[in-house]
Amino acid sequence: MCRSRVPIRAFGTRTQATETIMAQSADQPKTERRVRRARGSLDGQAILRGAFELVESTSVDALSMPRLAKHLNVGVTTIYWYFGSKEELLDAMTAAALNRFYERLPQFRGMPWNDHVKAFFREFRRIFREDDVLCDLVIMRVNHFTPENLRSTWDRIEGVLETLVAAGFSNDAAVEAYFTLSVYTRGNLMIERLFILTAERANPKNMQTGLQSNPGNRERYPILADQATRRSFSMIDDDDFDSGLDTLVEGLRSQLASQLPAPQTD
Amino acid sequence: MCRSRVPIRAFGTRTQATETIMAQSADQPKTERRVRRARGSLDGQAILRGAFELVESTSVDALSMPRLAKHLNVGVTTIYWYFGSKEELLDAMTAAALNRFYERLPQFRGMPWNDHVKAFFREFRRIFREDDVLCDLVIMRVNHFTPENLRSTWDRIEGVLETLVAAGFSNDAAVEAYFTLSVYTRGNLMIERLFILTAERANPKNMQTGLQSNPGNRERYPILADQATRRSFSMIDDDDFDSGLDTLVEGLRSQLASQLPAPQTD
DNA sequence: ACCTGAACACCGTTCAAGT
DNA sequence: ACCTGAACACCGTTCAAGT
Repeated sequence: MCRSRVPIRAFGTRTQATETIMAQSADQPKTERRVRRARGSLDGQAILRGAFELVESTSVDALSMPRLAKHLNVGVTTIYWYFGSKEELLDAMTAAALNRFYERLPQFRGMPWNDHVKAFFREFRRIFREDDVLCDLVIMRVNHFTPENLRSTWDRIEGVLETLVAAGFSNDAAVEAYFTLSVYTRGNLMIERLFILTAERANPKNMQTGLQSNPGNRERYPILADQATRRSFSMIDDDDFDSGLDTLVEGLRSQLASQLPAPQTD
Repeated sequence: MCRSRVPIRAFGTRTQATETIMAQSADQPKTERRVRRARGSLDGQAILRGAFELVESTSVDALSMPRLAKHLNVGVTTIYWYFGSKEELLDAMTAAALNRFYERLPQFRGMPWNDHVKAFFREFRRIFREDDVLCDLVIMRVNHFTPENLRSTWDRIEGVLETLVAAGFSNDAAVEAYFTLSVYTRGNLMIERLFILTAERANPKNMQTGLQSNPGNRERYPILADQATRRSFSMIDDDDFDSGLDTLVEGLRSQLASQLPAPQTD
């Protein structure tokens, strides 16, 4: 399947001679079809930077190797010297995006466990909703973490777990709680993002017919129709997310209370 | 963008003369490149059936118009007479898949609200986990419902809502509860499915390095490392799902209790 | 009214070669 | 050691035509 006879340069290694060679070939005339790129004038970082530029001005879906090559003004094949496949390029982009995400995610300290957890996942969601590229790379692809990604991720998770355990949750309950909240939050993000992406693709004639359009629906679906007037059908706005988050945290609080019959006073 | 000068036959309409024409052209020799298909020997249903056959023996990802044409032994272009685009074909498949799903989803009646809700979403998840095609079409695509789909969906939702409202939830609280549970369940399914799909695509050298591999991790992540030995990192097995479901239902129970200070006795 | 092959503009990837 | 264009096998979609 993946017989890669193509030599792939390890992403981290750098050519030291880059600058001198670049100086040699500066200001060449662009009369010909394309000026041959100077050796070392490109590296994995530059490709990655170009890929992010391209993707930010269009979308992750629109990323293709020919388009990226054109954007970078290199031959398509050149990219394959640095990244063995498009998948590998996307993996590298995802790793970078995850780092960017953790830079934006604040540390939460000195808060009660329930506020900590709510603030963490609200902020988690906010960042990805604000940046489609981050969302498409990190949330919509279940990435294979690099060792660095793993450490960042574990650091953040352990931070939340500490608060939960300090509040009285067992190690087991704390881990379960974290992942339940994580699945809920990522589920919310994925559903909203997919909804937007398919809406862009679809032709507008397939309009979603609302519950209110047919008067018979008021009798057939009394509860749903009652609510349909005041909320979106997809149920993924901020209030809906918060409501679910509150329910989850309330469940955790109740489970904690029944687990600790005698309240701690220290 | 979508200038469709191609005539698209409405999917529901049928040609009555189908059978007689098929009889005419039966048993033609297959000497030539391809025997020209008899008029009316194909319809939207047959294409849809063929598409499901193909997809069930491979995967939804592997569906392409040329492949489907070959499978049906027709020219590629023929499919476009019945479906304006691949997207439209997938929409029709999704609608059929959703019906199939509702046929398999049992009705839950005469149960306490918490058992009802748990049984509903456990069964919901079980069906999609058992059938990848259903999952890829219904869960991984946020489909634009047909009117029939909408009715089936609303029927099922209203069924759950009735139980919740009968138990004392307000209309508003019932709808919030339903969608929170739905987002959690679909999130769980999407994460697991994406995980499997990307694992198939990736080359095996990117093995997930576990927490246990590095002994230093025991000190750095005491809580996480303690749990890592006894559970999967992705946290999406049956026990994890049930645990989150219990937490959600416990949160709902607690919210209901504080909303109804005086317990009902009837 | 239905079905056809040839063709178009794209895609990811590889080859055999230039410097 | 790096960068190149040409080519391959695919894809979704359209054209101009057959019957």
